[in-house]
Amino acid sequence: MKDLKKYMTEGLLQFAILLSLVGVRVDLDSYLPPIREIILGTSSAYSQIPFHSLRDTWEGSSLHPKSPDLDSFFTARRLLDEVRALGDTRVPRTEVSAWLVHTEPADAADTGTVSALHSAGSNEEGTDTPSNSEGPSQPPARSSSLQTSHATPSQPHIGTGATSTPGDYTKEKQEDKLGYSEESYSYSYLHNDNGKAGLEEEVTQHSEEDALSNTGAGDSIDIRAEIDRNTSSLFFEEFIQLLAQTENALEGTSENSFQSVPPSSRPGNTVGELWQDFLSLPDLNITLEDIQSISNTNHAVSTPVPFNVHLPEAISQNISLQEAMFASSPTNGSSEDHTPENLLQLNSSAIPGDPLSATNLTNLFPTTDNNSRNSTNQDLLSGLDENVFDEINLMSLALEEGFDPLEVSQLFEEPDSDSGLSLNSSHSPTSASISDTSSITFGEEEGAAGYSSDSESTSYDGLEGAVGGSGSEINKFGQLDDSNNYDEMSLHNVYHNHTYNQLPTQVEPSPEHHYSWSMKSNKIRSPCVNAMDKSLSRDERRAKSLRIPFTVDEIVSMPVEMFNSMLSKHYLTETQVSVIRDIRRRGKNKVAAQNCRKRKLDVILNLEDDVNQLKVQKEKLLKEQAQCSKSMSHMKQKLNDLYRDVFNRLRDEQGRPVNPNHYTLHCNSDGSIMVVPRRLFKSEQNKDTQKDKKQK
DNA sequence: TTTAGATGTCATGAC
DNA sequence: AAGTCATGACATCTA
Repeated sequence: MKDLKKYMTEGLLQFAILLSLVGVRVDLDSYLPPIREIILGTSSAYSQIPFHSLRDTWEGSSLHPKSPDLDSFFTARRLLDEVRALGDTRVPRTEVSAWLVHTEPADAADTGTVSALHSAGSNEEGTDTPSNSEGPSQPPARSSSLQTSHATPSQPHIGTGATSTPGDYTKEKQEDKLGYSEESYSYSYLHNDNGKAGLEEEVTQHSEEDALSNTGAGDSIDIRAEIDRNTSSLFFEEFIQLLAQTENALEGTSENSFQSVPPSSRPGNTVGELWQDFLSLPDLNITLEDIQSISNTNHAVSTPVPFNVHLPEAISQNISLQEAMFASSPTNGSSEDHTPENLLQLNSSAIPGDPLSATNLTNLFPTTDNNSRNSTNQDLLSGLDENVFDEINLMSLALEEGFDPLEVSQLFEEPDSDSGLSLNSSHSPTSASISDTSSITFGEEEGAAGYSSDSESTSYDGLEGAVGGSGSEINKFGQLDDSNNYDEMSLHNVYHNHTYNQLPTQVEPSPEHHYSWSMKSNKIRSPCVNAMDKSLSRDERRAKSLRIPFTVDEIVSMPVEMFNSMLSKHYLTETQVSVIRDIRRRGKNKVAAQNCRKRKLDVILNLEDDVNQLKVQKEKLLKEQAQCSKSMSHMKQKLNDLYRDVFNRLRDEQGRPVNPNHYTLHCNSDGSIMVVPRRLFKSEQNKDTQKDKKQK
């Protein structure tokens, strides 16, 4: 595999070097796969190989969806296909196809835009010519000069080295000096890759002033380039806007080259026919009504002024490109499978305004997907699992009408599936999480040990997975195209991306593919997230998913009698009743827990308040104690002073001072005060204490 | 990356 | 006995 990639990459580099020697700028970044893929190779996880279609084949029947051998199996199969593809000449055919689309006769080189129509007509007529061509060496027989590189700058990548003379290149460079070269070459890269971001970038580069500032032939070329760019895209509104802009620009240049083009130089193509061809583009047929409605109101489109005559010419280039793709494809009757039924089957459940509706869903597909899907008819459809369409329909239903994802998952669950992986596991690495939808359990089925948070993520992700599943189904289309019609798919990839000399497997992981797919995923997932409001609780999501006709608040706050009568009146499944009871129980308990915590918090706050109050009281008591102690000491001091003063005044019988150490003052019960010797006082005190002890 | 707080949920006991 | 409440314990989420 690495050798193969190395071979192709080196070949591409050599080709780029060759072109650079000629003077053609080549942007290899758009053609080379990511470095990681070059180094590590394309993992089977990224390979767009349908698992469904392979499981039932002799090759894939033995492989379980979870089998680790699946990776090697896909890898081996892809390698085999790529080796087979080496012997195919589809890559040179691709070059020739693109070459014919954008080439013009030598006599029309001056008029520029006429060549586009001519090439378109030749492609519509000669259909098989590209596929029958032998490679880049063939085109010079048809075209003696390259069309101006501005309209289809991809030509230098293809045929300059083989056909254009230095004079041609000089001519290109001279015209580039008018202000086209860089933008045109960048457009070449963008146009080839058909990337949205590239288109936007290019649109910004090409402002209205550019279109107005250019004059003469430059106007025609630039305008045509504008139209061509936009018609090559999927954004018709931008196309209409640019159409009006270019019309305004043309009104200022009355004698532009467009008007000078004789109608006879457009062989067999009228405006109406070209419009029909344009409207028949697979990319645009979904919005056919829109286009027609717009075209009725858009003067620039409906009125047959000379400028409008050139609009289909520019369009015809892309038509021719598309037709060349179809024509070069080995299958026939592409229009048969391109019936509205097929697309209708895809979008039967689409609802206007829904991101997954018909238009958007179809727009999510790259052009090649549509082409390949349309052109592969029975082989593709036979290999396509019919459930794919049902899945998308049901998933859309689940999104729009709150369809039970459980039921959806059950519907999707294959009888032989042990984990529900059978449906989604083959789509992409993300299918592992998506497939969990089949294991959704509610209520009592959550298990005693399983915390509901697990089931929550399962349930909610289940819805997301449902949408992701649909997105994977979209991817599955590409995968089916890849496997059942691998050659065609590779061919269309080459056509669409203009990634010449590049294997399909190298084309697929290109940044544009990643980008487009990431955009698809975003487009798919975002409405899901919006639909399932993340603010909803788990029970609310459950109730919504099970289409329980009551709100969670009603279920929880409803009185018991009313609750029981409600359960009996409404026809509810056991699952619904179980979920409703769980919702009520959890809701009650939730409120109880909240109240409990609130009470606990209140208790804690009250205790804290008590502690604070006690602290304050303690401080107060301490202050009071200190005050008492202070007053007590003060009283003692006063008593001592009084005692000393009394003894200083006392005299015994001989008139001598009384010694305070031998006598003491004793206060009787009647208030009389006696001077008593301390010995007697102590003996009386001892007697009193002994009496008290005896009494006690 | 860690951590504390908030929240939901379950189990259990009491009413 | 069923329903509800209260609460501890645990898991998860979030800032």
